[in-house]
Amino acid sequence: MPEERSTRDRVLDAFERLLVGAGSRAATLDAVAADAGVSKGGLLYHFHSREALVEGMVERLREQARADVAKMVSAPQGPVEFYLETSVDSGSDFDRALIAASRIAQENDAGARTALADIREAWFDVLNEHLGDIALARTIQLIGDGLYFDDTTGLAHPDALTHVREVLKRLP
Amino acid sequence: MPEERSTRDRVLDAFERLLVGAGSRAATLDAVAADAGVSKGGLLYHFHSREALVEGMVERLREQARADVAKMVSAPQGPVEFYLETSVDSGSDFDRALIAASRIAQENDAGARTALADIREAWFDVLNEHLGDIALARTIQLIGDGLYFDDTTGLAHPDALTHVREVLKRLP
DNA sequence: GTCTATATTCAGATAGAC
DNA sequence: GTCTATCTGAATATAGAC
Repeated sequence: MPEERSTRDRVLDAFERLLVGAGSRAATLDAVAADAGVSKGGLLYHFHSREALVEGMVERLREQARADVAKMVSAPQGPVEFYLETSVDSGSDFDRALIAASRIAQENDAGARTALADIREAWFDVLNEHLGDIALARTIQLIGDGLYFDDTTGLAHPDALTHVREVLKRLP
Repeated sequence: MPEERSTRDRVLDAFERLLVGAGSRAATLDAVAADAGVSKGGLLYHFHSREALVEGMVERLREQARADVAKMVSAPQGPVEFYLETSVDSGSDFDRALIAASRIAQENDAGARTALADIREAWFDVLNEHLGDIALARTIQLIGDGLYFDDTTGLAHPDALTHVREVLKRLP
């Protein structure tokens, strides 16, 4: 049977949920604790400061990213389709962690920014190796970023992915 | 001779600079006032609350957007190239306003979110009318969003725009 | 229109009981 | 490991002098 989610993980989940849903200003220790169903004291036992909370989140994101890249490499539908599909918010834990980290990165946090840069580089390497075409790999990564940005800003268009597939098919 | 920038405008400029450079959490009334070279009391004379500051910013953004769309329609290099070029952070006032508004939109602010949706719709209409190709127009808009997202998250790649141009040239 | 001073509320963090 | 109580400083906002 699967283990109960630890308090530590539930706190990180809540932090990410608040970052994604309402932004960093709203992700206060009070709000995170309430959302995680723990007291502020309980939260601060696991993370001694807000900074530590961010660090814990980034660390967990790096682990999730390792698993994602592994799945991308051996995806049955191929890395490109796998990458595009997962750029449209799938609501997965990894997606949430990614969006949450980008919120923190926008605040000039070096840890979050470096982690995101590393993850993007890993994705690009897989795309580039599979396609053998730097320009196309980069363009596909940009399209993924666009899909992702639109989702996270509430600007997503329902047909976006279909349209992208159609345009990519036209390429020689 | 050009008029002096009003205090009101300098306050909005400072608010945007802080939102873009350090995020909403850092864009406190204190910080905005200091950056604008005015006292907090002086700031609050022009904007009675933080909310009013956001509203003022969004209102100004809409005006800037009207001018941008007009330029896009009649750009000598064509709307597509104009759109892609200006999706890479050009450091213009309009860019800054756009990025600042997206920071606020991420906090679930209806005003900022609606304004951005309206502006994106206007851009799409110009692309679609020019190209006569919904899928391609949408894909180009996504690429623009990707360029823009990368810039604003500090993840921009220097050759990105060159690579995109190269791929677009391959399309029939 | 802009300032200083101040009130109020809230976020981050500590101490210590259980 | 989790709680309550509490301290400190910061953020938003008001009042009133200039």
